[in-house]
Amino acid sequence: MILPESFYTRKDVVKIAKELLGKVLVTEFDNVRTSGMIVETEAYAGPADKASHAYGNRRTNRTEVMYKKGGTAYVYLCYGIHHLFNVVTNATDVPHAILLRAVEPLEGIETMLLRRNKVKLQPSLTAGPGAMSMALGIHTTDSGLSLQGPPMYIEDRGIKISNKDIVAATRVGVAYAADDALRPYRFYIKDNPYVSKGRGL
DNA sequence: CAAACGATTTTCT
DNA sequence: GAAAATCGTTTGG
Repeated sequence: MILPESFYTRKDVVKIAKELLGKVLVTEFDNVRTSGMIVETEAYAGPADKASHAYGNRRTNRTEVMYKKGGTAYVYLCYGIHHLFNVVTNATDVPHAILLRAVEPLEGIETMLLRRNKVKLQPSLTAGPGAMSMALGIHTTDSGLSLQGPPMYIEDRGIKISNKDIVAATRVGVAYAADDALRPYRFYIKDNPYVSKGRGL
């Protein structure tokens, strides 16, 4: 089933980030269905989080989407090259978001390989936020879309991830955020080969 | 209006 | 393991 809006509008962004593990991200662009199981996420707790674009309730054209209600897609271009896909959570005017960093490919693998210019399925196809977005065909023009149905949504297919297989860690690439960089806001599935290693290290 | 920077990936050594 | 690529957004004058 497609996750209802009530899943996203809850207030605990960290908890939602953890619960997203094992859910299935589906996109239906170009008349092709591509999907993958979410294996890595990062929470960005809005105003109180120095690592967030919306730190201190900063409100600009770019971050505007984060102030929408939960269940909205926020896509942002990083380093001029990479599209990063986030899910907005919480109520309207509360800029919380969850960055989806990696998925395990399920459907439309052929299409994903094509988009990534690869011929063989390997973890690097979707391990990492930029790579994942490219494989699923996510573009910055898709920012602001609702996740309640096609062309983009997240499904619960009954996959259960037990607590002992969930690892909490610090976020990647946010060293500039000082003390907030130390928060354990990153979650990933233990021993899953599609989890990004972060910065290719 | 101009300058600096980044929630990364890829490629070369 | 290190460095470059590359451009929209943000910040300062």
